[in-house]
Amino acid sequence: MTGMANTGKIHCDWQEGALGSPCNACQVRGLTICAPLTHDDLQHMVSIVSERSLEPGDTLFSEGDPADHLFNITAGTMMVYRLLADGRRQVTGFLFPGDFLGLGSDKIYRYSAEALTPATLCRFKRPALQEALQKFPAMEQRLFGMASNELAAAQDQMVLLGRKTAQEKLASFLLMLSKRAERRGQKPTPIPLAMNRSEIGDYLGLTIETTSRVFTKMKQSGVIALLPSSHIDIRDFDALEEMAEQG
Amino acid sequence: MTGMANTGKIHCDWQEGALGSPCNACQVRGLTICAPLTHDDLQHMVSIVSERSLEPGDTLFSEGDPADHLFNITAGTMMVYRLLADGRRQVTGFLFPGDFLGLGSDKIYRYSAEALTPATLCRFKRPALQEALQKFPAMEQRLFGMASNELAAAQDQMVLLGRKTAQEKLASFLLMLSKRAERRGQKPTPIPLAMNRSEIGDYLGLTIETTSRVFTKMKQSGVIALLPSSHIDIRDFDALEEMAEQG
DNA sequence: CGGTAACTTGATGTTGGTCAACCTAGGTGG
DNA sequence: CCACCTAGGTTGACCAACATCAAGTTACCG
Repeated sequence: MTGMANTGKIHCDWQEGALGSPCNACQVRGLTICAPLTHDDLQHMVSIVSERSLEPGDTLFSEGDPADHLFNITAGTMMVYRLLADGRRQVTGFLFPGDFLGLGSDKIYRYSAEALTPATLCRFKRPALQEALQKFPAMEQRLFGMASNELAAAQDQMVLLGRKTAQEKLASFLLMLSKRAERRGQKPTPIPLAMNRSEIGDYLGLTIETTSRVFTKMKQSGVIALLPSSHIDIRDFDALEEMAEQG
Repeated sequence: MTGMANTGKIHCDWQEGALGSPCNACQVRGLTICAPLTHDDLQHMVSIVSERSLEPGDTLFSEGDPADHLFNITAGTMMVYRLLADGRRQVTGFLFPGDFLGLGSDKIYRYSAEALTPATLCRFKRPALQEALQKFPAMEQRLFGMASNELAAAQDQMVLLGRKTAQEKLASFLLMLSKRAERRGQKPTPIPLAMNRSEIGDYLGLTIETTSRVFTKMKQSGVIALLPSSHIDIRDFDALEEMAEQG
């Protein structure tokens, strides 16, 4: 369910890179496709990039839109999802700073992308990026590596969706968030939860109620604690890993 | 469930390409990463490839093995899967001639690969292929395109696993097989089913019994017919598409 | 200090899982 | 060539996990 009306105020505020675009000052470059670029290479990127900010709930693009652009997230949390004809939703991923957005699309986007928090992203026109990839083989390799990681993550998610119980799903999810936060240089706990129960449920193949009940049970067993403003504190990593029943 | 003992007779019969390797005569080149190569380029591929045949049930590699090689399937059907600690299995894909095998692996394979039918494949050492990809940018682009498709397919599968009913799952599965057969130049029906109920169930996140029941119901409703030697005849594509409830 | 959206909790329902028996087809050996 | 054996498949009875439906409750925000 949870079709989730898109109020999408598209106050188009793309900024040409040339203006103030500070690729050199980019705080998350080490996480993005730009990681392997030299100072000089970056000048070229500045010339083909534009920036955008999104507010929570803003839709970046929708399933079926022409896929003219590719993105790199520089701040905030995004969600990508697909809808069935009757409105059932499957969230196929949550994206964080550094993550690349737009892979797996051909002429049109095959999924929708929406901001969960205030977010900023770098936008590249497809042909311009293609050209840059030719120019900078290291960036191409970097992107290929990121695509490979995404493929591996997708397989993990298939195992989760197809074969794990509700409790195993939520445990795996929380550990994944924690590990990804760590990879971005943050602490593994507490985890700021940018997504609500409905979005988590639609990611894990559960209903909102089941998701809530499993949270409650984990809280009661002392494995996690729910802190104010949607932060989750992992109190017992070992127990959580046990619960996740990783392959 | 269905741990599926690997009897794996590994009668190591890799053949160096130089010997008889007929890349020029390759029947499925148009489907593989070699599709965009010229006659001359192929000579280089011949020098880095080796071939292998597998019998049904043979394991090509297992989760955790060092990922030294990448593969392109030239004949037969392969299955890739992951296991949870307690033996639950998730089949993450079925692979057919032309399909590339080994993406999403880093130092070690993150899944196991097994032949469902007699199969043959081309094997490339990772560094040699890497080098060839540099040499032939068209092949690199081709591979990137294949990886993108795989990512899109993985997202489809997440929708299926997370949000579809048993009937919708099986309908989607049969249509997928039919479309892929067609893309390989075969007829869309009847479909030769290389996989058994257990493997289908583990792909769709169902048990063998549920899978069988849904087959029976579809047969009774006249949408499909079960032909001898595990062939499925799709009698009503429209009804099947209706059942699949595509997004 | 309301008002609302998100979340939680409880009662009940349904889909698909589990357990168990049985059937069928293909392969083997007598 | 046929009887048997076995793996795969089907079917039935029952069960459990999760979904659904329906109230509450909490927390954030103007």
